[in-house]
Amino acid sequence: MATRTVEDYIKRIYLEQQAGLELVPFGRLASAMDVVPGTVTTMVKALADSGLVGYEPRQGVRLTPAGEMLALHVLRRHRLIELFLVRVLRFDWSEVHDEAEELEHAVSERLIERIDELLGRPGYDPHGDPIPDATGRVAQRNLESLSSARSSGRGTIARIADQDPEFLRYATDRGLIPGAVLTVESVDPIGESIRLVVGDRSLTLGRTAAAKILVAWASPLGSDLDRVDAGTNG
Amino acid sequence: MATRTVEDYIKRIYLEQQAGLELVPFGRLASAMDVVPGTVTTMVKALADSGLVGYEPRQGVRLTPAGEMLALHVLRRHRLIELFLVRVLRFDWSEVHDEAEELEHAVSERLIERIDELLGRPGYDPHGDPIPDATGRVAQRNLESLSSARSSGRGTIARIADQDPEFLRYATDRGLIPGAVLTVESVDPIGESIRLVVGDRSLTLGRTAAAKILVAWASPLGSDLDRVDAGTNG
DNA sequence: CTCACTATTTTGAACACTCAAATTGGAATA
DNA sequence: TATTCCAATTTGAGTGTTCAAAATAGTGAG
Ligand SMILES: [Mn+2]
Ligand SMILES: [Mn+2]
Ligand SMILES: [Mn+2]
Ligand SMILES: [Mn+2]
Repeated sequence: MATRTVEDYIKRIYLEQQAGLELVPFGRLASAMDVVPGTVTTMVKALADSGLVGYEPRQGVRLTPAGEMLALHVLRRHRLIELFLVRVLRFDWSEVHDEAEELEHAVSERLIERIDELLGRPGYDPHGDPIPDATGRVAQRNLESLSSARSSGRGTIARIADQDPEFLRYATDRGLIPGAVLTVESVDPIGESIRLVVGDRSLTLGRTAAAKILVAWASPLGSDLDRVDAGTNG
Repeated sequence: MATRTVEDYIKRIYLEQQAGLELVPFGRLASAMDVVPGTVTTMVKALADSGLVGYEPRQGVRLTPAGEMLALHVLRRHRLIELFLVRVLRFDWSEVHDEAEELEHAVSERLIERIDELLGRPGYDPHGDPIPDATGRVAQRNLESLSSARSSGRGTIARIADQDPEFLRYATDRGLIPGAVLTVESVDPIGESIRLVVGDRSLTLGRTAAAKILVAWASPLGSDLDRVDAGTNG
């Protein structure tokens, strides 16, 4: 059985790859895992020995198919737990991440199956992240970051790519939650801000905040000039 | 923060003391924790260093007040989780122990508080074990083991002192569950068996099986000649 | 009082994970 | 081309938990 540490490393590598890196640099992994670089070198070698990752010395790590399977299972547990905490235990979506970070390593396959069943086999967690099914399959969506909007338009918020409780509470206060319909009023590329309307509120977001809001546009719009590089959590 | 291992040792020592030992012998702890004796010697020293236990060399260990507090908190988590799994997730009471054994180390204080609230601040877990409150207070009951019955009589099953799924399923099949009313028909001290009626069923139990059934007698009856020495789990 | 037996302790080692600090490799720069 | 710089690696060490196997202490039997 993979230890808690191994599961967290593998999940992290998966999320970094998901965010666009083919090969995750050791330094990035070190800061994401909050350990010193030498620790990553050691761990990556151990992970490679157990067949979960491959790596190019001085270049970075990449998951093997076995590693990806493990990552998907951990992510499945994490996201189902988050949704369970929100739906059944009435936690706020801003405070479930840390709890899930622990529980994801403690729940049995049987318990996760019960939770999945009780929740009606949901496809997405409270933050809009897709929940892999028991075989590891994940729904693919073509979302665009609000920061990539080039002109005004209308869309639905599908995902918030940040787990920080403070940001999530800020988003909640402004109605920026998955499912909410939003209208881009204007974009200021030089000032790096975007004006929008959500419900009956009108607000302005800066580029990095906007980058965390993933939207499904009602009509084709926006460009893919800047990559969706936010969202490295579960 | 106490590690998972420390929490399990402390809980085990508490339960052994609860079962009548003032000073828990190292060998007993070793077999209960499924480690070799030398490991216990090492661990007990470490636990003593952190102020959770005291010990007499070659005699045994005993919890300090700090150790007892920790034990009660772990037991609280364990038992609330068991009840939650039964009530909310519809697990069978025979299969919740192992799951709780893991989760008890992963849940936050906040989550346990939610669960406690959701369940209506219950006093007992599915096996009839008392649930300590947030301050560590536990209900005290004067229960007697069915194996201590000396003559016929009537009582209510209050606790089943065994976590083995097989035994629990056996008990379920015969209606031997907490809350069930039972009548002792006859006791055979030589043959070490006891005949009883539960609901509309009549059955015979041997001494060790009967020792695991803890009863609150309807009328004063039975003796306390043999100690309640079963029941070393949570 | 001595022997044998058993429970406990000691010793030396391992595994998983981590750090601090010194070293090295490679890429970009001058 | 030689230098500089940063990322990655190596080395040596420490913590927590565990084992196998040898040594020891205390008990009870003879
Ligand atoms: Mn985690
Ligand atoms: Mn999430
Ligand atoms: Mn446990
Ligand atoms: Mn129980």
